[in-house]
Amino acid sequence: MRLRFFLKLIRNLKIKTFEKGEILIERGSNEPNMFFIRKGLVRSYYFNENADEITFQLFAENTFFGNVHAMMLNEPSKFTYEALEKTKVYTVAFDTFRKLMREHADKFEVDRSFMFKSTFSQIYNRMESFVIMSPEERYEKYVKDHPNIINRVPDKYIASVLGITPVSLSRIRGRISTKK
Amino acid sequence: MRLRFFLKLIRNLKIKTFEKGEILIERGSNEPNMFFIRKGLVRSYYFNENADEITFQLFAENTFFGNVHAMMLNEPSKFTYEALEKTKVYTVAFDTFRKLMREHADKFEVDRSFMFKSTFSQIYNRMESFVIMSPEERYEKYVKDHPNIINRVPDKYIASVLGITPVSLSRIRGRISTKK
DNA sequence: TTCATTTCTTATCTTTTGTTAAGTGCATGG
DNA sequence: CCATGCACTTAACAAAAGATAAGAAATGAA
Repeated sequence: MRLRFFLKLIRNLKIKTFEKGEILIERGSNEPNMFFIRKGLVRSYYFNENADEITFQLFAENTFFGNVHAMMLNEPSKFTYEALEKTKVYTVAFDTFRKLMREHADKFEVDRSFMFKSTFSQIYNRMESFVIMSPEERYEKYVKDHPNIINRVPDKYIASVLGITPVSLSRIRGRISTKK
Repeated sequence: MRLRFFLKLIRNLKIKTFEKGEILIERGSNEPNMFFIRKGLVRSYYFNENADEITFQLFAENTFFGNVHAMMLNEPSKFTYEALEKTKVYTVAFDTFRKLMREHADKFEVDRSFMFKSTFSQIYNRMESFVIMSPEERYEKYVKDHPNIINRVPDKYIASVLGITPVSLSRIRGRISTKK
């Protein structure tokens, strides 16, 4: 039965609110919490060796995220996670979550590692989109998959996520709109 | 103590040999085995909607792989896995492996999900390379990271993995060699 | 509201990629 | 040994992307 699991989980959740511009996870930290976004928008980014800021991912309502380096790779975070809007999240320590899952492992086998799976699935599909799609197709897919993000962030963040320049994204938008 | 774990694991391993051209995992299957390549070379590929063959990944000696869709996403395999050379692998059912890990979970916490981690880490780094690198840089990184693959497979497979055309890869090679 | 800053678009030029096709070299099998 | 097929290179052209800069539009702060 899953109910007990969820009840215990809820008991361990904390609510936090971050103002626009506040940092949820610092670069270099081992921040051990998982986040579930109730309201708001979060961006993960870092600076490459040329000191260009690279936006890696954008997270909106009803999505999980966490310190991917700490949780998945046992490394300190390479990214900074910043709130782009006032953001309300539920947090729970990843270890607590794992412990709960382990306690309920037998009844719960299929979903045991759903956090891994959902994170993996995201990364996997995104990687696939780079292998098989053009930037233009990638943009259209992104719009389709994240309609709730597009109009809330500067295009340069989207461009960065898609692996192209803002100028190129602007042209892609132009091409698409004249096509229609 | 990990010794017991490894002893049990070894007792459950099977050795298999595939001839060049043989299929290790069929598209659409739920093949439940993990593979460790002792000797040889394996390619995962599929056909996109235009019936273009897309090579997704190449695996050489001393690497693990498995039916990524079945193991990570609980779906039937989207890829075919084929031996490009005569290939000798150790296999073990993923469930057996997980069961062993679970039995030894307490003593073994850190590595419990190493299969997830190593697969994730691969995909993750590759995705990152698409976000931040040009095709040329991506090729140079691939050569550096996989020196034991480059000269054993047709360039078109490498091109596909890098998300570019064979012609473009040839030009990149040309540019690089005149540079030096 | 106004001013300053940021964001987005547009233009120009260079570089790179995709596409198609032709030519060269190499290997395999008859 | 030749012939066929496959892989790789090269060429030519079109399309797209990167870089840089300038101008328009939007945003935010005073």
